[in-house]
Amino acid sequence: MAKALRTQDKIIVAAEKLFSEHGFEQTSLRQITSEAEVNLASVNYHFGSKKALIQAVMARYQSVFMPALAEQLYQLQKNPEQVSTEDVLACVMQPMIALRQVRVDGPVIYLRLLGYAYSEIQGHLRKFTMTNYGEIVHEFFQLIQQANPNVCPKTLFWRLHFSLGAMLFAQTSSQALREIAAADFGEETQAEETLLKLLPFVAAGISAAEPDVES
Amino acid sequence: MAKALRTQDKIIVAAEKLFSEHGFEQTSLRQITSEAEVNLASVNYHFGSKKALIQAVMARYQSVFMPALAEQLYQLQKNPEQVSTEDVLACVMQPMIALRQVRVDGPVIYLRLLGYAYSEIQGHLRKFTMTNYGEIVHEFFQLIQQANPNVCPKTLFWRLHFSLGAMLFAQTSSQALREIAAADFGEETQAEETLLKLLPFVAAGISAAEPDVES
DNA sequence: CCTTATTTAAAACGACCGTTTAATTAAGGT
DNA sequence: ACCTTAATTAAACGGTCGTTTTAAATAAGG
Repeated sequence: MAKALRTQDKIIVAAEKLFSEHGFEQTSLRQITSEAEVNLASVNYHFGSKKALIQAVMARYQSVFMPALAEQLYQLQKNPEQVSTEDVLACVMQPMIALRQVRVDGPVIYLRLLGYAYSEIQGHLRKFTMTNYGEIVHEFFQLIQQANPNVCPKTLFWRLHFSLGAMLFAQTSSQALREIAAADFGEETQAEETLLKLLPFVAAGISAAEPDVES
Repeated sequence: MAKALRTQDKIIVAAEKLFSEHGFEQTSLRQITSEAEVNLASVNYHFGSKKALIQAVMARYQSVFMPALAEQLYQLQKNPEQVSTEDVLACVMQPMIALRQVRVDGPVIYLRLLGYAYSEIQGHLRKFTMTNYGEIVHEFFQLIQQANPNVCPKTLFWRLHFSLGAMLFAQTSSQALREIAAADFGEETQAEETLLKLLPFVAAGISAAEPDVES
């Protein structure tokens, strides 16, 4: 028989699913506890508050993703002369796939959670990420700079956030967009295919030549 | 003396400000009517519902932006042999600036509203836009296809939405990002400069060569 | 077996939401 | 002046939210 999940785990599993589908603020504790088939009060008993539950959900993915990303960046830094933008971006793929060990659909869940986290609680997640994994983010940025020595750091800063926006937007509205795409082009697009389509777009945008400015 | 605004206009002005700052669902009618210094019930009296108020706010900008965009696209279509992706994208700049006639900070307001509209009520705004201005959107898409004959339409569909995500994300979190950028790079970045930085990024991403796929 | 601590269950709390009602005031036409 | 229509006001309604409280069930230990 399948292993019986403890109440905390049932809550986490249900919360991840509903948060990723409808966002944090649009998901009520009653929806979560109903989906998990546990009592409403058990969320506050086990996690203290809804906010703490959100952080617990996010931390579970970050604690897997970020160390995996650090390892990929470390491997890339071994021969730092010949790194391309695509190489650096590709470093996020394996950590994404590693999220399957958290949950079979972990990659999709995590990306959607990220999207909602950024669009809803804006600064909170960034602060959380930077205080816990700021070093890894810094390394990533340094490698991107190294791969694009002819683009000034300030421009790269903005282009990385443009890329983040493209990814998060595509994921949070991926279901609606995939439906539209299916209606317009007949064939269906898988969620993973969306990520694969994103990489060349982002790589080209980051490495684009800077327009001449009269100064 | 300044012209006295009617109740409807006071509601619209307050709603635009609060919607663009906190999103649609996070802004209550009580906040709006308090900011506008009108009675709570007047929203439902003049607009019928909160949903109708949201549509009225969006329609006010779309009715200025979309015809202006149509005019720009029409001008571009006069010599359709030599259109570049940058040319097509540049068509959105003048209509953006035209939004100053709606409100001095109209361009920023509209972009933020767009961002929240897409991330919150997802399908609703798209349906509204397509039924009213579907022809203009279609022309825009056709010109993008024309400028990129070697990229398949499905890929272009996704890349346009990636671009939309990059733009909307940059705008909704532009204030926080500009503060971070100022702290990291010393100099400040203006909101308009953000849009200018976006264009080459998006243009390069849209026109990027498609990776080879084994089929 | 009884006592104690832990976990679950159900109900209620206070707050805020969008909306509606009913009463009052202002405005416009004849 | 009057009457009719429009606009504004204050109050309340039904509903959902996160959280807390209260009581019951369960588990553990001597």
